[in-house]
Amino acid sequence: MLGKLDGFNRTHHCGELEISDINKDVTIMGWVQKRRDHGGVIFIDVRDRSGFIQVVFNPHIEKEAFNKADQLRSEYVIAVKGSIRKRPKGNINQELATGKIEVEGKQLKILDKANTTPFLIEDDVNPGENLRLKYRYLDLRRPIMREIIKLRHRVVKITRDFMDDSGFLEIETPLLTKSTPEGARDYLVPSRINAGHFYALPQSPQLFKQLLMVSGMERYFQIAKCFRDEDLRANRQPEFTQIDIEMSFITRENIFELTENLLRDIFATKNIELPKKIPVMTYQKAIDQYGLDKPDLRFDMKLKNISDIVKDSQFKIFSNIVQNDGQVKGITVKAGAKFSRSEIDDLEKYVKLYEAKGLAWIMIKDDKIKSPIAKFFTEETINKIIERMEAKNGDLMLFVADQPDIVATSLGKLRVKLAGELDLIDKNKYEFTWIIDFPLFEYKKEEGRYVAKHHPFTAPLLDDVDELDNDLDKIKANSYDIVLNGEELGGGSIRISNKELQHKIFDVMNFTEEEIENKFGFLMDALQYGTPPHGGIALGLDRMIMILANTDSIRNVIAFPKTQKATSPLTKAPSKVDKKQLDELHIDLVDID
RNA sequence: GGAGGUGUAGCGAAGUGGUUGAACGCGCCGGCCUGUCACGCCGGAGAUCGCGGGUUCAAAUCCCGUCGCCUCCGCCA
Repeated sequence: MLGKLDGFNRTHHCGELEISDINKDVTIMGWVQKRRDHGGVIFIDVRDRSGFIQVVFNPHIEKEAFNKADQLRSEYVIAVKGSIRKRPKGNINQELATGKIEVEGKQLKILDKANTTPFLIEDDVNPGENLRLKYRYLDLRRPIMREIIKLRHRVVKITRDFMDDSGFLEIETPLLTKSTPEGARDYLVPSRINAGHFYALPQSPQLFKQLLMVSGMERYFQIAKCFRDEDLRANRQPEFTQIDIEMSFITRENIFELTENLLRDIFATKNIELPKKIPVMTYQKAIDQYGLDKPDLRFDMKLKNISDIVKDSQFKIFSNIVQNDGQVKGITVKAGAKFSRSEIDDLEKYVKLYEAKGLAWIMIKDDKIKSPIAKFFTEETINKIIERMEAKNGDLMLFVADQPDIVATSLGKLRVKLAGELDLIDKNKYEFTWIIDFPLFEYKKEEGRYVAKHHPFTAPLLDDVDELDNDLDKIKANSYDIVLNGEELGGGSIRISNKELQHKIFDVMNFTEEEIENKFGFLMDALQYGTPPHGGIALGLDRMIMILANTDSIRNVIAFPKTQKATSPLTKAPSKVDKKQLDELHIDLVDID
């Protein structure tokens, strides 16, 4: 009768039983976490989604159940009838949530047997990630993974409740849609019915949510799957989830307020409090002081510009770079004078990853200057540098001289790396900030044209459209990112709600009339029929869960993630398909080795 | 496309040319055990050392190639 529940009706979940349930008759169901067989008495930890509880089988209580318990092995699925009782004195386990009580097992039913699992179903095992992904259904049995999945559910539920309370409609948008020319590489889906034509999976529901504003839906949100065919990282998967929001008749500040209130509810799940108002920082300030547009504000070590001090120095590397539109900036590592030469060499290797050509350094050790470059500077210059860098005895100053973007990125990344290694980051701190006033465009050398830094539907911050005929580098966008502890949680913008302006933006990005029509004709059409001012934001759900769950891999917060090569060890996707399928899709494969 | 790391029983992991018939821990199998909860005790099974070449009297160990996984650069409006 394997697998039949006859006579057994689950009454309680294992982890929810407590002292007040003593003397109750209960029926629990779950997996055998552990069998401890003492010959005369057998202990079974039974685990379900809620946690686990110890069941005792004693031959003097129920001989038959005891005998059956002898057959149990790890991960067998069982149903147990019994009664809750207090554990005998001296046998209380304070470590466990259910450690004061136990189930006296009276009837046992084996619902399914299990092979020995490839790894133990425990939190403190460390199987290779490939194995975990291949047997993901077992990996998810581990409490640590189960709790992340539950956390993710709670966050989504909080979001839906909050958005509903705030007057938003949850509206689904197509997954089979049109390839967009800007942005990431699209995942394409061939059309059987339309030979040679392709759908694309959405990189985001961007245009649909704007069209919904034109539709008069006023407030839209969606827990939206997004797809980007780019290389993977520890925090990047080809398919990921955004909390996607769009509102009409609002300003940037309305979106800030709404987002902050939503985040306040979400972060409360982990007892993390948001400030009354999240501070705002300009993009320029973030780059100047932190080098990155997602500054980690939990520690100081700001970037300092010494270009003016070294501009006319004898150190040609510095002075030449400054005189050729470059700059020299540095960070001061408190107590960094303990760094060895080879450790500094490693730091130099690190900044070189970001195209810096070198890492200059000045150390103040035992009140003496130690530095390979000090000989090029007068004492006065050195003192000015020390003053600017706010360095003290025992500190280490590190400098990069290069074009401003390279200086910013390399020092910005170095700052974060050093803070981590020197343990400067208070793990209990949560520093939120809005970043505003991004550039509207950035110049792409490879393409020889300007592209939108956020996306091409972002409204510029300008008084006059004619400014778009001037210096494009200077134009700011009405866009914003929300940053937490150096991670970008999300970003959005006020959108263009005017056809002429939208057209002008496409123009300056070098789109031809024909391209505009082909790629965005439907948007341009829609903008002619009465478009409300609107804007929105998208929050990265996966990254938010990573922070809340305190894990450093996005794969840990997705039930069935993919490997770095975008494959699934579980399903073996992607895979080859039959010739017949390809024929129907009008697809010929070119030779691939 | 590139750089680095890694791959040894089911899992974790030691071993960098020959006393290693490849350690150790967990798990697994058998036996004993009435209060364990990292149960304990006794016994046992289990390894193409990722794969393919090569060097050598001798390779897990050195060399070349290749594959998987991880981290990073590029890429990610």
